[in-house]
Amino acid sequence: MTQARRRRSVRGTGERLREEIIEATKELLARAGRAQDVSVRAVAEAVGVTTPSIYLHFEDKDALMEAVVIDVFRELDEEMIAAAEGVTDPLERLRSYGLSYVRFALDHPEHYRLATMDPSLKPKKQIDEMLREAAFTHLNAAVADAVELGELVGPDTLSITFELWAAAHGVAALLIAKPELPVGDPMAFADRVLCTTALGHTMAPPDGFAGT
Amino acid sequence: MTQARRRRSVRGTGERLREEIIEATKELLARAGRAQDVSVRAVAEAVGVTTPSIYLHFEDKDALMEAVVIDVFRELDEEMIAAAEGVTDPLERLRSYGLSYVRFALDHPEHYRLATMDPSLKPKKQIDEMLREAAFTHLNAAVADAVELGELVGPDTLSITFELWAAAHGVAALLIAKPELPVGDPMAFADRVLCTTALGHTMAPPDGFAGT
DNA sequence: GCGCTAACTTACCGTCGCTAACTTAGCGCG
DNA sequence: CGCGCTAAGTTAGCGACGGTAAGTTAGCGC
Repeated sequence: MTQARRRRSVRGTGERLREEIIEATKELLARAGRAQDVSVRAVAEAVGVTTPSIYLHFEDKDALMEAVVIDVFRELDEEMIAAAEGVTDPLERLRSYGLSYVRFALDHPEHYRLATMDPSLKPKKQIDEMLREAAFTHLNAAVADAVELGELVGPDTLSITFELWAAAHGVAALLIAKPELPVGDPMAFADRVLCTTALGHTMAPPDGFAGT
Repeated sequence: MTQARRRRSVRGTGERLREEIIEATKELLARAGRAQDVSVRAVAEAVGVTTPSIYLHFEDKDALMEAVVIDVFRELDEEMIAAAEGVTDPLERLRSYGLSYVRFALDHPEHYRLATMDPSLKPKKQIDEMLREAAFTHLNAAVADAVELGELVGPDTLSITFELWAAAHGVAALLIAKPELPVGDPMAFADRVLCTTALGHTMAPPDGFAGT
């Protein structure tokens, strides 16, 4: 009944199956909504293989999900780079980054949720390295450019980047968690929040306003 | 071995066990980190009862978690109200609300994550009603006060409230997901983001800045 | 053509969420 | 008082899950 219809990979090409497993997991995840509803058995069947074969490529289910997360971050980074391509003004670059970030989250809510909100992935360093070397680095670079041009002011570059990131993540997470919220057009809402946050950094705060 | 040590509740007091179950679930959740690692069997053992007894009070595990979420929101609301007690200036009220919101999230990360980021709770209306009738309503009222006094400006009150909520949620979610992030003191970071967002609403945006 | 091992499979374990069917304690009522 | 009714549990067990041990097979090296 559930016989594997897949032909055995030729000698050196075990990696091929690994990628197919990740892809199938992402697809099932998009349909199921949460990782716990994607069973290793279902993934195995989707790629035409028996369950234990999954464990030849991933230590356990969490490791499989971690691989999915890394793939999702790679995809997110690609889209952010594509969105900011040709945009030279630092503030406009930041806007492009932020909007494409939120759009990605809304387009792939289950993937974004797994990647940024799932507690499964606590002490996984790979992921943080991934983040630091990709999307985050680009964001931080754009902030640094804007600071250098005097378009943004703040205590230090990194702080501004974190704050912008928090704003973008807040919008994404809120819209994913409560899609029925009457915010009007989600992307317009995102734009307002991002611009408000950036606007708050185009001048020094009045004395006694922000916590010191 | 695993014999129930609990005495049967007297006739009308089945509700008592229900509350104990919720409390035990919250405790186990705080330790385990994620809902899928809290088994119904473990909850049952924690309250000194056999597994099927749980299902006398909750339709299934998701319903149990939903009850936990409602309890968490109730707790959050209590703390926010307590934090803003005696603060009369609308902007300072908002600040108190926001900071206590973030502090609650950081104090009970697993509870906050379940309540605001878990996909289990999609079509549950009770929760949204809960939110609308408690914390959110208070937040929105404070924003309305600030708008009326001219301390905040914006397209409409509700939009500002959503934006502030997104900012607070962004900070909370980011700090929970990446506690090792070098943001310095977390609450100071939260204060900066919240104040920046509010600051961005203390004046009308320059033409062509925010998306229209 | 033959051994070695990569790339699987079959068979199975303990645990999970959940249910059916039975038991028992205590209140209402004659 | 005692007896039936039902709330508040229990015991037993199903199917699906994550994961493992041990066997099988295909193809490259020699």
